[in-house]
Amino acid sequence: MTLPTGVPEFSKFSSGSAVESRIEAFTRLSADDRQALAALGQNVRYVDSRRDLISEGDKPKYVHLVLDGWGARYKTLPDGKRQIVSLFLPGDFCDLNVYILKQMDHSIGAITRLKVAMITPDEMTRLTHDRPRVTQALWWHELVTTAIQREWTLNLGQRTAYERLGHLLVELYLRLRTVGLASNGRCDFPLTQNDLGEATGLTPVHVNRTLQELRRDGLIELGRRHLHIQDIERLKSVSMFNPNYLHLEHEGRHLDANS
Amino acid sequence: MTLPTGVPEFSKFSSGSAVESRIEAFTRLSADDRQALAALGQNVRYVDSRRDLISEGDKPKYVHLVLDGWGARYKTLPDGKRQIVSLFLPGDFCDLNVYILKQMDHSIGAITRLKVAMITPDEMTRLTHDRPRVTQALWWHELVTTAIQREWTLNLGQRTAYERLGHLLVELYLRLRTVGLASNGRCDFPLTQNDLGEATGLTPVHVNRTLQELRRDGLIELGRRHLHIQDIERLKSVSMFNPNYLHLEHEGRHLDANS
DNA sequence: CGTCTGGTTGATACGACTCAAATTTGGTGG
DNA sequence: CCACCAAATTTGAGTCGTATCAACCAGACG
Repeated sequence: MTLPTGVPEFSKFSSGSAVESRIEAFTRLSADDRQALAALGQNVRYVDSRRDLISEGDKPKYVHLVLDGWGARYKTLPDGKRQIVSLFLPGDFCDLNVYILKQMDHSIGAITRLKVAMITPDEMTRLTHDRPRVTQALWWHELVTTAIQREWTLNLGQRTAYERLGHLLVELYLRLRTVGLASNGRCDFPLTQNDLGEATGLTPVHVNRTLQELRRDGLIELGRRHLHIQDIERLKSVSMFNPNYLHLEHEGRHLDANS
Repeated sequence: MTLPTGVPEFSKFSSGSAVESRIEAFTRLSADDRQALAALGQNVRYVDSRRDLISEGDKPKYVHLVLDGWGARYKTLPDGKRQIVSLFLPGDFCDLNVYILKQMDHSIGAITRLKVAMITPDEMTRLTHDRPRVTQALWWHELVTTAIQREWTLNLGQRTAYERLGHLLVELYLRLRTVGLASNGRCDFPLTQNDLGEATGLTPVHVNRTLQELRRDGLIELGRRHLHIQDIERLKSVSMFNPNYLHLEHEGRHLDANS
């Protein structure tokens, strides 16, 4: 079986090589490395939109790798409040080695229909043993993922609604761009205003009003599952976006934050 | 040089074995494992209270291990706002493998005077090569750290000021207890109300008022750098504290959340 | 004993929430 | 192609939690 090339459901962007793109944001891969990565796509699973891939309390058995679609990690409080704590885009791995833990402390749900590879502990062991460059890249991925989590903490703790939403949109755009799913300020954008609220700690009503402000200020167009960032430099500026936490400055690639 | 046993500055609790305690929360160690851990204490550094151990923009060269004292990871916004994104207690490692990254995207500062071990990439490589049990424990530590980061995201996004502070106090108490620095609801507590504000995304004034509420409700005593949780079960309950994210249920240890 | 840091109090302002309803969009089947 | 329905978005009015600003106080320290 070769690297999956599934056709995205509502996109003109190809995500067939998202995994490679993601890893190559950090390092160049050899043919063998690519081979090893492709081999991870053996055990594929599909999850329908708005269904869970894995739920809080479950025993994690695999490392997951998103081949296509968007997912969300979320936690639920006894009083019913939900917080999306992170978003998964094509090419994203869930935590390496999760299977060490006895049970999941959160759930992972599908925003769109999801195509994920399930990687066994054995496969992970083999990979880290045989392919040091890929292993280093996975480490980089892991460090970036936790850096994003920290930035979200900052986002929720210190930014206003306006800044928070602007920041999130820029982050998602840049992340999509590194896997070839965005360009020219445009990308598919399947999150509802309710999702945005759960990710930013705002009510859907307030998300709505704040998005209108961002539109009114000529920063974005957002609707019909599509985002257009009209002036990314200004959006970065008003949301105090500093791309350093994405650690994209490796191997001289992705140095240009524009376009 | 043996495992450091430094005497804490204002504590009756010993933190000499915090590192072992932390690791043994996950797994039992062999004599060789202990030896290997102790050997990490070769390169020790002290950082005065309120000074930085490492700053945003620096090139990370070492993995840090907190031997004594409290530290904080924080991020600063261009408008001057600060957010503490995580706290380091004795026995905590900073991110394994950080030195892969080109530069720090945040700073680490000392709350109290800090005693830290600086672990070189070589040492890390040797450790993970020679001591698989320790390596697994470090992985567990890494996964727990990011789980805590997610819980903070939830905390900031969905809990009220009252719940947020209560939750943070319970978390810190439990974390201190697993390294032998807390018992009977009591622990040293060097955070100022300003620190608490920066960790919870609240203003110091509101922290002050909210702490008064927690006191008034008979949940805590807090002052003179000392915390006493009077009714931990009730505090857990009102702050919707679910200890699952600390993943302490290994090897049958630390099952009892009381005392 | 004065200085400084951290803690406390009061008055006022505002950002975000709540609740409720209307409107638009997208998908489905007749 | 249109009628229908559910989901998502939008609007309005009123409230509340937390921020802001400005003092004041207490204990630690030199």
